[in-house]
Parts: sequence; C-alpha cells; structure tokens
Amino acid sequence: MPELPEVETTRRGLAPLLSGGVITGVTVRDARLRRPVPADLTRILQGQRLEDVARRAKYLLFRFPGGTLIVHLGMSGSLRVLPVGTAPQPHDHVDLEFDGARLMRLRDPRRFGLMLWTTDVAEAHPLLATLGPEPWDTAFTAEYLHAQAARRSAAVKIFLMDAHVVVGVGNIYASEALHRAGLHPLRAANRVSGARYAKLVNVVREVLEEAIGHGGTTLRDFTRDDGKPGYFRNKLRVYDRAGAPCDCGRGEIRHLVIGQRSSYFCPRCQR
DNA sequence: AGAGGTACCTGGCAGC
DNA sequence: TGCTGCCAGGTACCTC
Repeated sequence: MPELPEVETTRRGLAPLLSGGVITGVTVRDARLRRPVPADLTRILQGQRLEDVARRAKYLLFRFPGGTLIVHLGMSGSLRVLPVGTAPQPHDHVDLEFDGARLMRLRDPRRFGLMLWTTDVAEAHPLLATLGPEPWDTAFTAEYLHAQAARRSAAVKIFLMDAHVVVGVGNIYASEALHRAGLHPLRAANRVSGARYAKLVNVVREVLEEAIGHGGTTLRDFTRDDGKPGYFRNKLRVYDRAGAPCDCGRGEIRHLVIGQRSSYFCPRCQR
C-alpha cells in the first residue's frame, strides 16, 4: 500500500492524535518483521512522551525524548489509532498504548515492514543515512539528476526509483511521473537531457503532491477499525491501465516488466 | 561502481 | 469447490 503519499498521509493523520501522548504500554504479538522488533521495546518506551511524528523518505519517525522509533510500512503495512481494548485482527503485530486510552496499531500481513529503535539522530541511522534528497528538497534539481545519471545506463525508471537518487518515488508514481514527463521508461538514464530532467523534477513533485492531496481525503479518518488506505486509482493516468487509450489521444497504454516490476507507458507520447 | 537478480512474506485472484 | 500459479504499493543484499 504505502507509496510516499500514503506514508505522508498516515503521518498527518497520526500526528495530531498521538503527539504529546505518553506511552502506557507496548504489545508485540509478532516481532518477525523485516528485522526483529526490539525485544525490550516496552522497557524502552514505557513512560516516554511522544514529541512529534516526522518522515524521512518512506520511514515514519516517532520522536521521543530518549530516541526515535523508526517505522517502515513495507508493502502491506498500515497504522491506525483505536480505543484501548479493540480486539486485534490477524497480522496486527504491534500496539503502542498512549495515555491508557488509545492504541497505535501496526498491521502488516506480508511483514516487509520495520520497527526499529535508535537513540542516535534518526537520519544518521544506516538505513537512512545514504538516502537521496526528498522530492521537495532544494537539492533535488535537474542538474543534480543529470549528474547522478551520468554513469547510469540502466532504464530511467529504475534510476528514478532508486532511493539513493531521490526518495519517495515508488512503482506506481514512477510510471505516472515518466508519463507526465514524456519519457519512455526504458530510456537509459544517461541518455536523458538536462531539460527533460528539469521536467521530471517538476512532475515528480506535482504527482506526489496531487496524490497526497487525494490521500488526505480518503485516509482522513484514522480512528475507524475498518479504515482502509486510499489507492488513488481513479487519478492514475497509466498505472494498471494497459489497453486503455492514453490521454494524448494517439496511443494505447502498454505494460512492460522492468526490473521485475510492472511498468505502464504510452508508446506514442513517451520517448 | 553499477547492473541484475534474489530474498523476505502473505493474501487475493484468475484459470483450470 | 479446490488446487496451482501468478501477482502485489519496498528495499537490502548478493554476485558478476
């Protein structure tokens, strides 16, 4: 579920419900995520007041006085806020109890997610330290992309999805951004012009901003037990639309597998 | 250094 | 209906 727009929407939903709350309990039903949930998480968090919920790339950062809880939702993770006592469903692996009143519950069927604790500056954690700029960072420019691509003969879609180049562009929005930029997903990254990278910088920001705006409406209620993430599917121009006519009016959307990931593009308006 | 592939895990769905 | 195979929004890590 989580591409960056959903992670950011989750952050915006959780922060006002949880910030300032004090941890009054931790339940770990299944610690087997991509890495084990720390065995002493209860001892670590008990009594600590949540200062705020930040985000770096697709990592959520729950900042406490003694350190930061780093959470990644992987492919299938979600976080919700529920009243204490709400019965857990399958794949509800971790609960953080706040003020004896509400739970932040992590559900992750595929268990590709992460929940880690660091007492260091979270951004210095090995998993975060080597990440590229945020899409809205002033460092994310056409010149930067062009320089990064100089020795990269891989497909531009692979390049764009590399979190060490820029964070937050997942499989769906890579297809969407390349379509908006008129770039063929298989074009070698080092054969894309600076001007085209300038366009790409703009459309990456644009498509993510639009999706966050949309996610804000479909994901606004984090307190329902049946809360479901929004998929933004009705806003997508190419993703999962193979065979449909492209908005350009001249081509039909095609499906390709690039780097073992499904990719969608219009062969007429993307070169 | 970069490219390409594999691995982690479960559920849903199409097709037989 | 029940089985099998394939697909899924991420990313670390391995080898060449």
